[in-house]
Amino acid sequence: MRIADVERDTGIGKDTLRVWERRYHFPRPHRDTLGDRLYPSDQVERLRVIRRLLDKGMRPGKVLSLDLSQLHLLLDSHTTNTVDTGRHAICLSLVKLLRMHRSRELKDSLKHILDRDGLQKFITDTVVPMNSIVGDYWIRGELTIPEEHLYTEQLQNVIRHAIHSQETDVSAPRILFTTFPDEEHCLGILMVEAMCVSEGAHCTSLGTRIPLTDIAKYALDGRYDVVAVSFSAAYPSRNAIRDLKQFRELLAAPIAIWAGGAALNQKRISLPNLSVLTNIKGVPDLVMDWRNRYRGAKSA
Amino acid sequence: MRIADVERDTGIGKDTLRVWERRYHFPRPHRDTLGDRLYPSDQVERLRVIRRLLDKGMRPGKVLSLDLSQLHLLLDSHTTNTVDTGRHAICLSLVKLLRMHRSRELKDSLKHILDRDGLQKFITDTVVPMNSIVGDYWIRGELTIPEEHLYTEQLQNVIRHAIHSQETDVSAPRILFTTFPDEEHCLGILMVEAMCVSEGAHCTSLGTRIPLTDIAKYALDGRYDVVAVSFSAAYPSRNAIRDLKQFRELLAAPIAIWAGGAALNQKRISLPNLSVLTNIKGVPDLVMDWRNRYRGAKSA
DNA sequence: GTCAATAGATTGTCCAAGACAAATGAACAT
DNA sequence: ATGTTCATTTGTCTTGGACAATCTATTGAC
Repeated sequence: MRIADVERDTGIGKDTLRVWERRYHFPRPHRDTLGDRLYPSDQVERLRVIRRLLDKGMRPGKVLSLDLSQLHLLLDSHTTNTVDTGRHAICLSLVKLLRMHRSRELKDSLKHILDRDGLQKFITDTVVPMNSIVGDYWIRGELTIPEEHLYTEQLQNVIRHAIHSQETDVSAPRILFTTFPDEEHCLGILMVEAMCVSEGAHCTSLGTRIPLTDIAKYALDGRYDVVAVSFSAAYPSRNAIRDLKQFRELLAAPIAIWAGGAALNQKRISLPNLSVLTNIKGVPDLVMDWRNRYRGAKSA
Repeated sequence: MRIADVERDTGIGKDTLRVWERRYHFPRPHRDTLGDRLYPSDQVERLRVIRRLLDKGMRPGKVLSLDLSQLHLLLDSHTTNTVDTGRHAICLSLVKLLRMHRSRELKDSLKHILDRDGLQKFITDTVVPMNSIVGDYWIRGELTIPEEHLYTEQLQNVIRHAIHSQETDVSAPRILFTTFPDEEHCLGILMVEAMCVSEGAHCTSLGTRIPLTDIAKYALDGRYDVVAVSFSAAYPSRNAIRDLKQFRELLAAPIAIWAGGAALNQKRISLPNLSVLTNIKGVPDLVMDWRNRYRGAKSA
């Protein structure tokens, strides 16, 4: 594997890979006849695990010297200890379907639960715990790339289907959903959109990776009331805060910003007209708050 | 703008940006107090246009010396000259909605056309021409990033909704949809999936950017009959051919490969059990062919 | 003991200039 | 038209050095 492939697969930049080699003597790629680095697959695997630990907040100096078994020991200590409720059992069985590649049954089960619970309950009680289970497996390397992607795809299908079927309500806020340029995960923002659509909000999604200036301009032009953005666990929280600050300066003050996602958990950021969501269950309240505050203002 | 931001926004690598500066004296970024490059926004804009021309097959030596007006002249000559049929007029009006940011009306119109025409006709007669119109605007820089993303999002919603509602048929092939690691556009493969679902095929999508070995392993484990991959215009066709060759060696011979997309137009690749699609209308025939060939074999 | 400031170590990103293979285009021969 | 050869173009990789931003540990004041 060439250095560019490793960069793509692990998300670790070429410069970083080279400087790690110089400083920590890992990775130690072979060389081809030209002196170019060739990474064997076991080192790439180890790099993938390291990447996940760094996302969890570990420091390179600590983890780069560890071998694979020590890394896995560390991973175990970082697994979320979820309580084993009845709900949790259902989610586990869904993840089991995923790992057995039974895509049809998985899809049908998701569909069934959605129909039974309704969109909001489906998100909060099924998707959220399932996400954390999948996240744990993923961190521990017990999920392959196709499995992880299949999960995302299936959920996208179900959620987009549901969003598409909802009706909107004129007295509700106009909300713009998107992510910042370094965030490529779409599931988080899709979940928030689903919650808001259920509240009757007028929702528009731009998908992922939009430059800050473009978001601001679009929100202003479209007279949106709120811009909602999400940050996955892979987004370094210091960057999230920096980017939110910059965005708040770019975006006209009366437009609210709603921010959420794993990168912001237990973070408190005080910026004008910014709400940080620590739990997706808080979304309906936010919409309700908005309604109470602006009902008169908008009809006037 | 720092060099890393330019890389993200234009898709041109840091090394390439530096070597262009050395060789062609463009771009010519300012420097901060440390000597780091700072790209002004007009140069980034010019780079974006250049990138699109390179995707169309132009060579750097030719285009890097041109100024913005000359670049636009070149772009005009690369616009597809579509005939102005009645169908085309409808697509134009949809794109107009997109450019006016009327997301609600756009969504409703798409929904309406889909309901009227059915999924296959919707794809071939509306989505395909709309794609080429959007592509033209995009190439010429007359579409902003949010507009382009909104387009993708809305279509995804509509198409995923439709795919989700279809039933499958046991006598049809099991098809796996995905893209190679360097291809991040999902609309193409989604369109193919839509065509196949309409034919009753058992479809599973892994989304974009899956390593070749993972695709091969997943397809084998799941006993898929076909792996379908798509290549957008941004995928250099030489790479597409190279990657397809490598993939054909990785994937067990009895599993067919269906490949398509702008990068393969007018290319002929002969590999065992590989079909290159030049037009999405050919998809139903492929499924039909498969049925005729394997009907007996599978039930036996 | 708790908190804040300071000093020191860690870490990612950028720079420069050179090198080379793979792809391309042009000139030529079949 | 089609294939072959040769020069040019072009992207990607190399090394080693540099520095700001962040994190950590120590010190000192309360």
